[in-house]
Amino acid sequence: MSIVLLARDLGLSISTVSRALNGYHDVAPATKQRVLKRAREIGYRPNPGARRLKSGRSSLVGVILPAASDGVRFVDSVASSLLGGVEVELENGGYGLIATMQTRNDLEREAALYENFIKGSWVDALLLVRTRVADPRVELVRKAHIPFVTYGRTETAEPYAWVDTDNEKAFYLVTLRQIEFGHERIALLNGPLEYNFVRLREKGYTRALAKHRIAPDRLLMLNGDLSEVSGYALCRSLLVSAVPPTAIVCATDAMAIGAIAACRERGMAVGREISIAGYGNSSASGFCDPPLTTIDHAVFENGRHIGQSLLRLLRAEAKPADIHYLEPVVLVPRKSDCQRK
Amino acid sequence: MSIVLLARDLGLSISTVSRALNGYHDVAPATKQRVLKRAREIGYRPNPGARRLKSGRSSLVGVILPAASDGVRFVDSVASSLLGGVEVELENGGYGLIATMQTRNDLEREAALYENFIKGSWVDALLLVRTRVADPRVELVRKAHIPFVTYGRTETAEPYAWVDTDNEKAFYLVTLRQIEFGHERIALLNGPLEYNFVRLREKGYTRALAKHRIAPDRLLMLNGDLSEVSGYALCRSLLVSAVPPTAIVCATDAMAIGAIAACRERGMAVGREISIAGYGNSSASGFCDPPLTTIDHAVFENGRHIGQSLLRLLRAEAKPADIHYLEPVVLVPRKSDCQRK
DNA sequence: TAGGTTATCAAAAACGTTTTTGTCAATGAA
DNA sequence: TTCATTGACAAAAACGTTTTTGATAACCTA
Repeated sequence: MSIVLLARDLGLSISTVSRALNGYHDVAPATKQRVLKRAREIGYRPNPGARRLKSGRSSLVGVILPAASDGVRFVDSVASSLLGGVEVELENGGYGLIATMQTRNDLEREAALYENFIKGSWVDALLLVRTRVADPRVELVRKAHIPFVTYGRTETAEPYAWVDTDNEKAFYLVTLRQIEFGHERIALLNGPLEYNFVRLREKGYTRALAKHRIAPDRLLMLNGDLSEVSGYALCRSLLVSAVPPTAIVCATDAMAIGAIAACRERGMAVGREISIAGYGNSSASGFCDPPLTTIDHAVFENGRHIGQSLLRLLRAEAKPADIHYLEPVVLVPRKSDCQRK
Repeated sequence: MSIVLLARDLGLSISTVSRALNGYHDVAPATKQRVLKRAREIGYRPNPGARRLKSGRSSLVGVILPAASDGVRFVDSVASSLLGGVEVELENGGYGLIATMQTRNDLEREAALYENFIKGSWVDALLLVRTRVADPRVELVRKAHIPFVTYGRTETAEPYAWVDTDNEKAFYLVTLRQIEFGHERIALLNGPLEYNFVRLREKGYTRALAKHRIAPDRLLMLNGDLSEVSGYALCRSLLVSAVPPTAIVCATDAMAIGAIAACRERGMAVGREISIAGYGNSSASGFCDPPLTTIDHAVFENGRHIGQSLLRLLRAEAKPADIHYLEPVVLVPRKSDCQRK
């Protein structure tokens, strides 16, 4: 019963105190200052539950962090930078960011989790990360009539607000670079096909090939789980094949590091005898041997865009259809890729 | 007004429905079943805000994820595995885990953030991660009379519930291994001194030296920010010094990878001419060149311990003083360290 | 001066739960 | 038969806010 205490202390009514605190205009400037001052002194904090209960607003944006494939890691460094950007922008707008975790990723439990989160009315808006090719969450959240922004696109009929990295361009660029190096047998070590960014990277890769009339070879397009282990295993299988690739582009720096290890194991000099490129410009990518040619995408910036978009949606300054932002990427040339021998 | 709708639908009073839902014993088994069934059909979910408002319980545990030193990354892979373990255990106990982010890490804002989080009564218990040597958060949270568990220890008068990895043992082991390899000039690339685990690692390092009557050399004990860049820079400065070390133990695998790059740059063969070890058994550590000797600590398991401890505290099955768990570590010998030349 | 505006504040209802306290009939013991 | 006990439900208060509706006095305007 905290606001009543504050009101009593001030000799004012609860309603006046509430209105003073919430910046209404029908309270005298002098009293408003008095209330604000006393509230600060007394350390008054409105109970968010009660506020939410009455007003329907919580000033909170939620995100459900999906479980990784191994069921252990919730947040990779990408999501973590992203959330940093989101948080920074939301804070400016007077909103907070809360996250909860998704332990398993079967569809029913996922749906239940989102339903709970929304119906529980914890948050005013939602951020959806790691979108799949056809992501059921988008429909689910739309039906709940709660503003949301996705990081990554998906296939859906209705318009929705999204922010994305230009995955296709990234792999167009990195593949093109290999072609310009004279490579023709270029392998793609990609992630799980269910994710939309995986499709887009594949698309960029094939578009680059097509531009130079190179027929895509299904045997050179492999899918793993984005980890070093996976990159190592897939690269190994490629190297022992009948006609091994002369260049390999990888969906993550981690995969590329695994691939480099596989090459080294077979005595192949990466960056001289075989060409390898990664994606993400991870902090490790500059320090492996050889330093990794990779793609830099401004994840933090992406997060800021998402934060701004959420604010615009929450303030009804924009409709979901208005919010489409594709973050450009830049290729970071280093020493792991090279002219075809 | 959801429970009243459900009650009306069933022809029962609100109170009976509520008591049926919450498993009280003064409701007939038949009616209880009827209520439960209908609630499921209708998709009824109690409003958490209202529940919290009335009962004072939210069935939620909170964690505030500290900003990284660069202000961008909130969650490293360690925290992320940890939260996985916590979540899994909490879920079994009927609790959820929510996280919010700390953008900046100045003390005042930190205190305000924690105050808000607690006073806002979002959560029934708290998890404190990345403890500092003398961590003001512990006192802060204790004063709020809310159960909490820390991941990592700190210096404080009163007993508190903690779960930690045996950092000291880890660095005792890894340093001892270098000594047994014949090294005497062993450098320590450590993290920021404010963190408790950094002190403990230093302690393990000096204890190993002391055991073999090697005087610790302050010039060989360097502190960075745990990143590859930092490892690279510090190692570089060591290598150009008058009497360079013959072995380097690093506070993270990332630092070790940076250090390896620095050695390579100067033409030194890591694992033959110079000995380097990391910490964390990161996914990359097995794939660098040479594969990194490192320390494996069961972060996920640690998370599970934390989850269990939180549940015991919440159920008043244990007092904070009863909860002290030190997770053992194991050394993973690989190829980056070697006999002294 | 009368009637309408405005500025400032207060009363009271609501939000959706949980919990305390009652009610009423059926049951049991004396 | 009578009175306490119990079993099953309901009424109503409370949690801490926000918001709608009122109230009062001071201020204009005609």
